[in-house]
Amino acid sequence: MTALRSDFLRILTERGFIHQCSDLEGLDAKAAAGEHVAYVGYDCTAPSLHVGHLLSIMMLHWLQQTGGKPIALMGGGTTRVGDPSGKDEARKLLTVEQIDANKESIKGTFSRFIAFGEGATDAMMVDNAEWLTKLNYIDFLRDVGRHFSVNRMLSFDSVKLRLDREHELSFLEFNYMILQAYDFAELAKRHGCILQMGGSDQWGNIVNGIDLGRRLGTQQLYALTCPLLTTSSGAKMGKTAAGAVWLNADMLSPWDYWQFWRNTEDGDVGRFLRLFTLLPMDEIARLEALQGAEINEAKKVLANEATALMHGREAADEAAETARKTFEQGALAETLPTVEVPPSVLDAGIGVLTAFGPEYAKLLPSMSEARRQVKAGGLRVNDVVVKDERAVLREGDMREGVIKLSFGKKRHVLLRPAR
RNA sequence: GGGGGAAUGUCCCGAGCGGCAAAGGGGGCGGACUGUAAAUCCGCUGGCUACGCCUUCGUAGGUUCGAGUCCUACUUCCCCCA
Repeated sequence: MTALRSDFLRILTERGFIHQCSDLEGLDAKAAAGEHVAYVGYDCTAPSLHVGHLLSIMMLHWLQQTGGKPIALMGGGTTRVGDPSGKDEARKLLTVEQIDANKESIKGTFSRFIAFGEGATDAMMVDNAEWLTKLNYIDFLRDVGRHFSVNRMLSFDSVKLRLDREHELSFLEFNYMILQAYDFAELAKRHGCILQMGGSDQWGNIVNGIDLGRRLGTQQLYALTCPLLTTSSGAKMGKTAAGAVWLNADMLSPWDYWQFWRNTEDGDVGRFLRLFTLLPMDEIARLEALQGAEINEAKKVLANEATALMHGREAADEAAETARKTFEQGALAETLPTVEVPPSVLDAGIGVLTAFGPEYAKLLPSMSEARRQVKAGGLRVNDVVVKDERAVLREGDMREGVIKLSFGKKRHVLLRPAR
């Protein structure tokens, strides 16, 4: 392979974004000529995107930085169908209202990473509901459906997985790839979009779009996928104890987001710095070279940079400071997550289990779980291990106006009397 | 159309002579060791007004003192014959 000429592909390559490309050289030529309008599609299945989506968002970012025009496609239409890729069961159908609400909630994420506007390289956001909901079934079958071979569709992983595992695949879902392919062709026609990017699980869907484009007479289209995020120990990335690592601050606080990055495994630090921060490569190389416990410094940089990108520098600094006090000084950081309690409750005394449970601190999902954790020695009040599950917390337990509840080593909540 | 088999703890895989809150994994969580890492070892892994009570084995009934386990019907999936 010859050296890449475009900044776009060179950066993506050196930072580790590229998993597969339909025609690297062809795309390189287009990008070098500044003709790279590209899109990534996002389904509106939840009120927020999560770290898994971040990879493709970063690709849009670099695309714009290198003179390309990014398009964020909201799947207002396709979400009504449901993508079967990588799932062994059909997702519950969302109502149109839910989808719209999710879409609104997701939109804000992008402005952190790409600049929207009317200019040639300004990003734009479109919703495929715009064209998909207007399709006429018979016309669509004749114009688009005839280009799809069922024989071939059956060979795609997303479909094969279901068939092999003897799971149901509804006709509705079976159509998803056709709609996604149609999206690509449509964006090519409307906006001169020549490239679709996405996770490696989207490869089949994207390639279908390229084929359809060719048959419908668009210009040559390209596919570019990024690797699926896993940790170096092989686990699927993007889960914390609390669930998915959401990008919206109201779904996952900047503090928890910072902690997620801080807890990166050693073996992932360099890779994540390249993927999820904008730091220059030589700086990353320096951080990556740190050995042993020093690598914690690199993890802090990763957490700071990633959090600053998503939630702003201020939120990142605050999280870093809270972490420093809590973990390095063992001091009480007032900025830890806080739960307010009516003073009357404290006057009467509150059971430890209740305090930790779903009603207050929400550190544990049930009383039974809280009880178990007491037995396991996993709960602490003001850094003292809870030994008696019937212990009661009162005003007298407050230190500096709060009661510090800890679950395990890493999760802390401050109980503060409401005024 | 006929015959045979399967569905188990709402994370997954999977055992289960009629006494079962249900073996064993994986995953997850906690503890120890560390560096807020990995690996390793130990413990836990349905809920509650908790030495007891409640809800769980595809769905709905039935037999029985008692059913995941037996019977009937239904649903979905797989295999064989036509």
